[in-house]
Amino acid sequence: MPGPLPPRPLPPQFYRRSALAVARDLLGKPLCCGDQCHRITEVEVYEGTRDLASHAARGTTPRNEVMFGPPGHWYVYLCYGVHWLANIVTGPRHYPAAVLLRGVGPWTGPGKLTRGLGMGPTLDRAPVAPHSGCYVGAAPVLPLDRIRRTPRIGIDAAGPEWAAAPLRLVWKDPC
DNA sequence: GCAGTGATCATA
DNA sequence: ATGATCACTGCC
Repeated sequence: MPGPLPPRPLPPQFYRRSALAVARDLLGKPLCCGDQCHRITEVEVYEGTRDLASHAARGTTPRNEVMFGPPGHWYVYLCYGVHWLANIVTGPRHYPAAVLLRGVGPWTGPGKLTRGLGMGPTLDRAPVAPHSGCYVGAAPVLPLDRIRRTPRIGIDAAGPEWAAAPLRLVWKDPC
């Protein structure tokens, strides 16, 4: 007896938009890693070189170079020497922007979800596509009134303006 | 409330 | 080569 069909992957052009638009539309969609699929419940926006909380704020480095590349690729880095954090690059090539995954399915917290789904450094720079092992599947866009916006977490050092910007998006009532 | 943890990057 | 800096988590 065959299981349910895996979700159809989002097309690459889905990610070629502002990080805010991509973030909004990622909420509620299934993240599929291996044979597991869970809904995305919480994300954060990192937009351009002006955003002082973004790794891209001081130009390219070996680590963040993928943010300046084409959209629809994974940016996975080690945080505090312990946790792998997973982002999806957005916007046009040469414009550094990304969406950080903060909650997926039963996992609340960017380090917990990568551990739970087995996402690690081998995913860094890979396309967000089934052959990479982790991709996002198609699903209806959530109504705007199901999305709460708050300041981002853990970026107090980035300056008051960017620390206060409501760039964290949470699905209010995942079912 | 805060220590642990280690890659990364700027400075030299 | 060295030291400050973290897009966090779990235990105090």
